[in-house]
Amino acid sequence: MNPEPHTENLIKEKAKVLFFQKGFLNATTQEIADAAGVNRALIHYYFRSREQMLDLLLEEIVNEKKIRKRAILQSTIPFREKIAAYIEEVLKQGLKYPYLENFIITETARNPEKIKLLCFKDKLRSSELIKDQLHEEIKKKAIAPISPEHFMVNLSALCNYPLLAKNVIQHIHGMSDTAYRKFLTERKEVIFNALFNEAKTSKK
Amino acid sequence: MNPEPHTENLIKEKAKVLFFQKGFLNATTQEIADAAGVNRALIHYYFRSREQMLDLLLEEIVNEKKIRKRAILQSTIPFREKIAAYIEEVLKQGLKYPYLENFIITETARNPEKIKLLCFKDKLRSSELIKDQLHEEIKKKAIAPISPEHFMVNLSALCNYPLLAKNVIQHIHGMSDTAYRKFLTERKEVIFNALFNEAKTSKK
Amino acid sequence: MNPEPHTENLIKEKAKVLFFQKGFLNATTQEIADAAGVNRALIHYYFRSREQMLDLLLEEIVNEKKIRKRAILQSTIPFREKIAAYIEEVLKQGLKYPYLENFIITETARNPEKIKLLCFKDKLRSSELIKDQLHEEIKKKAIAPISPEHFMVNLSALCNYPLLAKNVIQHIHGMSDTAYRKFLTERKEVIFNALFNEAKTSKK
Amino acid sequence: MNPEPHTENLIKEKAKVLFFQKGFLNATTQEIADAAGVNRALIHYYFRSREQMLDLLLEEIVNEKKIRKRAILQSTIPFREKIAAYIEEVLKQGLKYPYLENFIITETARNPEKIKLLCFKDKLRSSELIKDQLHEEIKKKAIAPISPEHFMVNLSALCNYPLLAKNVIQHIHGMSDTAYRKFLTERKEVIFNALFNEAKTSKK
DNA sequence: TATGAATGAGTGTTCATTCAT
DNA sequence: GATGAATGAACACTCATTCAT
Repeated sequence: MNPEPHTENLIKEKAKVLFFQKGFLNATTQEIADAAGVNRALIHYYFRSREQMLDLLLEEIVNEKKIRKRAILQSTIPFREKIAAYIEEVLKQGLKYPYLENFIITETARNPEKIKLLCFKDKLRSSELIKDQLHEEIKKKAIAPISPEHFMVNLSALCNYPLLAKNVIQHIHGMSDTAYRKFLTERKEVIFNALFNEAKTSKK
Repeated sequence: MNPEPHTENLIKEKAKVLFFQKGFLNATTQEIADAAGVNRALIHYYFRSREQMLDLLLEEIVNEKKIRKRAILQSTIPFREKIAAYIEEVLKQGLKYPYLENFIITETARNPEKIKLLCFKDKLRSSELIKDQLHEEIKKKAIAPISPEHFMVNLSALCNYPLLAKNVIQHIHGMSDTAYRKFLTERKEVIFNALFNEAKTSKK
Repeated sequence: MNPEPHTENLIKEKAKVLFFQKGFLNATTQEIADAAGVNRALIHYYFRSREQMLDLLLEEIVNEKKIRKRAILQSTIPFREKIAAYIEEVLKQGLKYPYLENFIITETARNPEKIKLLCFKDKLRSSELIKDQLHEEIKKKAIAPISPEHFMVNLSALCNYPLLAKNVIQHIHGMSDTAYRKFLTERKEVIFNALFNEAKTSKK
Repeated sequence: MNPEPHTENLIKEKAKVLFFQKGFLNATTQEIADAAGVNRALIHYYFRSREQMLDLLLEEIVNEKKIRKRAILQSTIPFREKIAAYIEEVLKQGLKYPYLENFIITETARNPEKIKLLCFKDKLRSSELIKDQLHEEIKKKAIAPISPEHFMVNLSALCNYPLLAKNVIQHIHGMSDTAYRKFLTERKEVIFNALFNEAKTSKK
């Protein structure tokens, strides 16, 4: 009826919301079908099995995220602007599907081989992409010495952890929902400062 | 370790390993029983239900971790030494049960009210405990301006994320197991530098 | 009988036989499924749980029985004919599901509140329905003084007990199956006589 | 310690209460042990298995009841006095263990052969014991013609059913607990009248 | 494309029973 | 006698999956 596979996409979108946005890691095929307003058996009609659907969803999301992030890292803008843009992108993506990282961590704990499915065709590592520019900064003493791996892990950690640990952070620091949202908006600058050791100047 | 309730503790230890060390979030009562070499029904004999056992395990671990971390934050040593000790403690704990945070995140996604069980009796927040000393440092311009909440979240993120995302990091950056271990040993200094913006001097 | 929901009704009928005809009070979902020739999980597909199925079966049977019995008591025929018809109906129903009373007794022993489910919408008690006619008979000295409650309980007892206690009666009085059946056919008159104190005349 | 097997009897008494007085047909060994304040394993120490304990309890109770009832039927007092005494005895026994009949019915439905255990050594049936006296009464036209079997079944039904169906009767006829107790006290006379068709005279 | 019906494998849980002490 | 620990068998129930329509 619809030119594009309407129902198939509907199921995929609803499943993504349940899995990666609401964090219902064990969402049932029935729950997904209910969310999409379709019959449970349709999920198998389109995706063969729950697991294959999951793999497909993960691949789609991870790939889409990676493309955008890679585009930023491979652009020719100055390093600091590049990292700032990168932080913004990671935070934006993280806000859409905050539980994605959590999901991947859990999935790969049981099936370590699955990680290959998620990151295939990765000829260039992100740490490779920033290596030269980072070295340059370090040589200019514009940034403290750090390996590209540690730099990228710091970046990922500072961006993703606050999204992952939303409930824990809110509870521990007694934040309301609005306080948490405000907290997130401040993070872009906080993360940049933590990475570049120069909060004083960036404040003004 | 405890001489008396041998089997009960055995089950608890094996379950902790499965849940929080190996990250088998959905570990079956059968899997736990197998790991402990006992009958499945014994789990219910000692803990009534899988869920009650889980709650007990979480409470035990979270409490133990919290006590040690709090002791460090409440000690009277200078701020930087305190934070260095804190980082070391968090990393040490994280190495023992790397998936604990992941577990809590997933559990609280489905049952947001459960978070209260995990953090009960929390009169003093960690951010409160460092508030004054952090202010002092900022006033001395020894550290860039930052709120205690952001400071603590940065700290948690930089410590916990690399443990949580072990598989992802190893794969993305092409680290072998030994390379990953080496990477972790370097992090104490990396994290300290990221928090205190002074890598240059600390390197020499 | 119902053409459409074939399997659902099949399960219900087989379950009724097991529970109320054969007296297998603890009939397993597996036994019910076997009797119906279907998979055990289908019982949950149609009825959610064993208990909900049971409640449904009880409500159906009790309601159906009550409607027919009430129709007789509310009809305008003379009292003795009415009671005779009532006895016949109770015996007929009892023969179909002899263990129904036993089942209700056992169930309500554990869950006294369940009795409300079984007798809902009971605006008029059976004892109320015969009250006036019984009084009339007593005034005419056609029957010995007795309260409507005792009269109805006598009636229920004399009808139901021999069905309930089938095995006990057969064994105590050494009845074969055919002897027991013959015994039951005689009871309609025996009960009527016991209620109306006039065996002599009714015999001839 | 105790000259009589104190604990063994304690368990038996508590089990009888649960099974035959409270009607907990499926009472667990744990529930019985709890009621007796002893360890669950003791039940097997004394009785080998739950089923053997049950058989023992049933045999004890049934035998004790039978002996007393038989003594009355075999005494040489006039028929009507004999039956009056018998009714009184059955009601007294029924009040102590109202669910006994219910229990036997349910048990023998699953295991019809068990009934032999309960009534063994029954050389003389109760119907045989009253046969001659009943015939005499009928010949004297003091009672309507009835077979000894029907007479005894009527008697059992009228005595036992109101005890068995306590909850149902209370609910159907809207009786409070005190109203039910009053109802039971009236039954001795009601039953006698129903059996002997002569309420008018017995009332005055 | 879509669905209701049906199923097998597995999950937590209960319970009577056994055994060493 | 008495008990805590341990177990196997069974139970209701769930869930992904299949199939006929």
